[in-house]
Amino acid sequence: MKTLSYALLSLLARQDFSGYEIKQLMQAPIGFFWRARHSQIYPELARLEELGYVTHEVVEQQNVPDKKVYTLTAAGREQLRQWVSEPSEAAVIRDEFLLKTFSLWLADPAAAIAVVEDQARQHVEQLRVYEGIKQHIETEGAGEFMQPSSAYFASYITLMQGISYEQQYINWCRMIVEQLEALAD
Amino acid sequence: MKTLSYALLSLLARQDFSGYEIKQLMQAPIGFFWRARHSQIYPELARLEELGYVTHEVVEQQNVPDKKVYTLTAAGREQLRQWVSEPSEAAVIRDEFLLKTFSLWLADPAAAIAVVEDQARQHVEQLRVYEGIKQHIETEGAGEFMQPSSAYFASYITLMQGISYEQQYINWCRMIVEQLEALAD
DNA sequence: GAAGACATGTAAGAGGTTACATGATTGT
DNA sequence: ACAATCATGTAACCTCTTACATGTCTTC
Repeated sequence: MKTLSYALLSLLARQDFSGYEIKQLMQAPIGFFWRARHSQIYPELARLEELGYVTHEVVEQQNVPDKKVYTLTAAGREQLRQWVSEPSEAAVIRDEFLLKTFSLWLADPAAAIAVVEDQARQHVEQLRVYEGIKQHIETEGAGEFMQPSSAYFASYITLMQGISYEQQYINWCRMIVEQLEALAD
Repeated sequence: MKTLSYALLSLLARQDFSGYEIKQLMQAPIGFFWRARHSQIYPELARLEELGYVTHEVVEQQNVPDKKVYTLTAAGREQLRQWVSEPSEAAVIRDEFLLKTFSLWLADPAAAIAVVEDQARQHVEQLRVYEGIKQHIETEGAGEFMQPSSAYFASYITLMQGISYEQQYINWCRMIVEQLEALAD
């Protein structure tokens, strides 16, 4: 089973979704640490159904096309639970911008400052998005997000990593800009 | 030009290397933010040579096979310099472990603590490796690593992101373990 | 009338990993 | 004897992205 499968199961463990809804979730909330396009999602849902980890039923709608709503089976839930309990290898970072900072000595100082500030700006934006979701979880999952058996807890700690990561990245960018400004004179 | 090409050029901008040496560097120093196998590296070096960004000469050796040592051309250096000066889209994180924490509410507390502690351990190890390289740069590039036009400077700031990232990751893991231990009772 | 959301699919292509392939030397 | 290092390459496979494909309804 590939990682994408577990991404889909992890959403369906929370509630039923159509392929289209999952596609949207894979862009934003989950998409922050695992993205996928609809061209990957639709075939993968069909495959998970063949394996018996999900089932679907067609829901008819008015004015919009019918949709297939997928439900996690007991087998799917168990498969996900087991995968979560197994250790993972630490992820290898794959960040094009870090490759650029590795060659930043070749750029002229003004250009260097510009690209670093641009990157910082993007991470500030992302941080704001996370902060918004944090507010949402703290409100909606009020009494639950502190209980380890609640999905809100899991969403919350995952989100905290996003926030913490972005803050760290922004601080690092600012440190570089400071050094470039101080040392370029 | 794909990102891998720039990874190779960024190494050759520092000094000449054979394909085999680049392969090793792509595992460790650069490999921390952009990895590649030799099956990608050898054809890509050939392609860069066709494009005129690198040249190679065969160096004969005793007891070990001959090697092709690659050198960056002026055109290659200019191509790299321009790429560095262009803004990049913020990288999308792709971390299987974050996907697991997103479903951590399904695992029993003991298993949850175990997987998080295992992940923390791996990041502590990685941090130690980075700290070692940091010492190395501070010694070898003593007077240079503070100058933006020096390759040591670029190596240093990139490495600082690695260190900062690992520290942040470890703190986050420890926070989760604390919460799981406190709340599981 | 055009653009965009809803909804699901397939096909082609790029990028990346694993495996296949060869061969000498050095260390256990 | 066996594994590991040095050294370079190709082939098969998997994953992921981009593009092709279709059709209705609502909003500008």
